[in-house]
Amino acid sequence: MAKPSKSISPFRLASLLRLQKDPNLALHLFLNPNPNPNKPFRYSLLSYDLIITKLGRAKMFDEMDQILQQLKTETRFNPDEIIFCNIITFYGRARLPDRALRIFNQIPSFRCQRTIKSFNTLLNALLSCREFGKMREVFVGLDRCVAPDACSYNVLIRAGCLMNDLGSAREVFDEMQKRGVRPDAVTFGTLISGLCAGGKLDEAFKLKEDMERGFRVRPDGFVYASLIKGLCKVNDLSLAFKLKDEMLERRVELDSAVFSTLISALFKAGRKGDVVGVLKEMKENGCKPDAVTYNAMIYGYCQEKDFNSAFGVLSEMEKRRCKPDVVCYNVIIGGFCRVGKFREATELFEDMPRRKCAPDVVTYRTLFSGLCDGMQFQDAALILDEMVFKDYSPSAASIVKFVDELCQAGNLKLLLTILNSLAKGNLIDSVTWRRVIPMFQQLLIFKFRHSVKVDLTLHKGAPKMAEQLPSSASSSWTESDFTPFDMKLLRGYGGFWMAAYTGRLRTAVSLAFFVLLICCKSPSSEARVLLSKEKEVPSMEDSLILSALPKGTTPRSSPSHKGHAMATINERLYVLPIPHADRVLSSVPSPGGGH
DNA sequence: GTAGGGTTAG
Repeated sequence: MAKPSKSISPFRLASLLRLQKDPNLALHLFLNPNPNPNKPFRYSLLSYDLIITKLGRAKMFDEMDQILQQLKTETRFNPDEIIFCNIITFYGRARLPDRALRIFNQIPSFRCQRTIKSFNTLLNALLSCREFGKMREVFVGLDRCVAPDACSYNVLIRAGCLMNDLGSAREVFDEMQKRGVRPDAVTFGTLISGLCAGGKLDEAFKLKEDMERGFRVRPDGFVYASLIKGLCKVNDLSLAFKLKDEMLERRVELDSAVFSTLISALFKAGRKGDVVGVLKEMKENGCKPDAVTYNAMIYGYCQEKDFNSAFGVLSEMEKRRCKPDVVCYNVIIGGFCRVGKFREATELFEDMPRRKCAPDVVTYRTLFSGLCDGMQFQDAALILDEMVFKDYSPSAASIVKFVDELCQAGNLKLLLTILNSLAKGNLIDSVTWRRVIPMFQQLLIFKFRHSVKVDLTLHKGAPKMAEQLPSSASSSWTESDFTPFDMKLLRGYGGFWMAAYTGRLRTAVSLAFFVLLICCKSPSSEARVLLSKEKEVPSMEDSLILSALPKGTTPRSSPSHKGHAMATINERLYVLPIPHADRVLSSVPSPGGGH
């Protein structure tokens, strides 16, 4: 007879959670710890910690929130601040600054005291999101309650470095000293790395001197690695190697970062023969090559088109139990693309899931721009659609190149396909629009006439504009294409009013082109598209139309612009209604009134 | 697991 299944202990749940790699299964385990749902389960804090970390790493934020709500009601223990620090970091990595701020503000409601640690974690998460303005706000707020520590300033210094504003990084450095906070090794490591990245090697070395002599802080591996990289960048390998020797002499712990930099530099200098020596020295110093080290070699071989050796390194990694990471595949895929081996590149890309490595945004960008460069348009279009679906965006340059090539080849069909893909991700900027507009002008004039013809019949006494247009459509759009009545209809108050009815236009894409066409042709005017109330506008079309706006334009919240999106074209502001019929109708211009 | 370095694309 089967025993009635027994409830597991809280301790057992924690160890099961620890072992479960799949976050979904872990969640299921957490939610169903015992067979009797009526019997409340006494979760341990450790179980909460484990499940939250797993869900956060997997970016399963809604599920994580659900667990947090449950944690809030537990009164048997008070969660540690570190749990919240982790959550804030997850949101930072996922570029969700508002959620990071929200959980930070909620910490006290979990019966947990906030300290400078969660403040700093929040600062750093906002930095990951490049929310410099919000960082300032948080820092000012922090300053009022708690004294910022070295870590707080270090995050600000890093922000300055990332903004390429070494001046402000220096200012923060001075400010922290004024406030009596001692700079530490991280402070100097951050500043020196920023200086090296900015090519200011002399200043970087001067700062290394200062940190030792003036501040009595010992340079660590981070400082050395930055300096060595800086030297390699200017091809001063002999000094780079001397610095490495200085580390050995001064017993600064040598790690794989330093060796990886040197190996990469040797390949770039055409001295791959010397790499063996470096690997030997690594071994002698008890330093194991990691993925970065191997990747530096793979990159070197790919640059030489020696794919056999590159794959040799790959199998060496597997033999040494060093799991090839996404960079490894990106490097090889990029190498294949550069030499026109598109089939090999695509095959490796498609093999990545089997090799248990998820392609990232760089993988897609590499393959996409590689295929574009190699004129593999059909395949590029497929990759593009897939990447947009994954919420990744290609580089602006490769979009422009792709569009240009398709225009030149007169491949309208594929052009429309990829514009649709791009529109799904709101990835069409004004540069792209300008490129494609000439392509579609002919088509547009036709569609425009068609729609206006029907449209104007709704107005009493409207002349049939389409019939008065020359039958061979001109490629440029001028006022002479319109009759006086049309002009009266089209002209607003110093603006350019246009009434078009979505129902008459075949696709939202052509409508979007149409709007942009008017904007570009009469940059001094305001373009407005009005949509009919009777016709339901499908949401896909809404998004297509909105995506036609140059990137970065967001609907304003002020009442006068409610329901409108702002667009800037040729440095002028245009107001375009968001096409939801009910809102739009109320904004039909009336003669004599308006804006 | 509060903060900094090293490999890839553009």
